[in-house]
Amino acid sequence: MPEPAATSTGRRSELLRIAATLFAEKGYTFTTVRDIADAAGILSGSLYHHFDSKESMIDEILSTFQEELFAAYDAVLASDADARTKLDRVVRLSFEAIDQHPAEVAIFQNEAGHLGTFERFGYLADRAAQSRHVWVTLLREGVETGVLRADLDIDLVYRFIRDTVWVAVRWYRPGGALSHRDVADQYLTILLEGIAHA
Amino acid sequence: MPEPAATSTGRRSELLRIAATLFAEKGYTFTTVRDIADAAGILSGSLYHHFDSKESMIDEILSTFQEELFAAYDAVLASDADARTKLDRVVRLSFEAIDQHPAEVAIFQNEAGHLGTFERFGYLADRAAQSRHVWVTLLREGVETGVLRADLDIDLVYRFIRDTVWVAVRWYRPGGALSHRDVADQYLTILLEGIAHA
DNA sequence: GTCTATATAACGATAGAC
DNA sequence: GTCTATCGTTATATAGAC
Repeated sequence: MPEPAATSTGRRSELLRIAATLFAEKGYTFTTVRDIADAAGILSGSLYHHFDSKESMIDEILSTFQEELFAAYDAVLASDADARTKLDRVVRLSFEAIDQHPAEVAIFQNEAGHLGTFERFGYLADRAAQSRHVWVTLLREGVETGVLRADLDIDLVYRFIRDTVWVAVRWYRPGGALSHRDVADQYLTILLEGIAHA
Repeated sequence: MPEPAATSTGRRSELLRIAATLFAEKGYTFTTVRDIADAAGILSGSLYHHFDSKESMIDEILSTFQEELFAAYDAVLASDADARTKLDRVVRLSFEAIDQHPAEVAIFQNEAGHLGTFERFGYLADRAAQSRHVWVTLLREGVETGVLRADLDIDLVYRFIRDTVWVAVRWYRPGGALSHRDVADQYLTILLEGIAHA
């Protein structure tokens, strides 16, 4: 019987880490429970001592990651910095998440689309709405306080920022030549000032 | 036996259109040959009169689309306009492709990653290199002629442009409130001038 | 906590009648 | 060009021994 996340989290989280790496590399559907068991050095049937199903594994991977991510978002939103500073922090926070949890971000990017069609993963849509609220609030505040230009469609800007930040997980490699801070620096420059010569 | 693309393209391309819509909506692996056959009003076995395999279907969908897209890219590159104008045209061309071939773009975005691991789809990597060449050439030319700022990493800018343009297929809806020209306008403004108040 | 063995279901694909 | 019928494979998941 699967343990509640309290006891023996060592083995449990190790198996989830292995599964997350495989889900990110090969995709959820192309990763079999045998693949996960092989990578863990056990047989496929033994996995069901720890988890109800393969679906439970990706569920726990995504919900755990999102809980952590949105707690960090909330902390930034709750701070009393100005809009541009908070926008800066949220962007940096996102690239930091890609750096520290690349598998989880990749899984979310690749699988959230169709997982969202199942009731069990309804929280993904809730989180998406929550994410939109974070960005749109900051963008509106920026326009109102005059630090951001007012002639752009806020919702369209939000989608561009969101997509461009998270899609970076496709090419960003932790420990590579570019740190997540380098990427955030360049991205914020492009986003705020543009690539045209002033 | 499957027909070479010469004769009776009516039925063949209709079946491919049906398959492309399903591949885009549900994902390639989540679309069964029975799904495709059902949508076409025939039985699954009958599909194999037209195509060797399910893989052949996505292969033909992707290769046909890319051939058309890159022919359009080449035409822009071959023109004698300045770098900024060509950059403008390539961006608009891409959003137009999303508008006119949303299923094909979505399939490429969602499936190219793992399909690329098979020999049969090696041309996807070739096209990716070709795409990079198009953008990087224009960006370099823009920096050299002084219309683009010189303090950014060209390769990083390329990836941001590429990703942000194509990922728009996730939310853009042909026939919706925003036309592909509206989206291109706003995107080019953000990309070139930034969202900060001047 | 892991292994052995297997149930059950769904999938891609095939052969031949019509 | 489509249908009938089904094969062979692979996947998730289960039951019980150890």
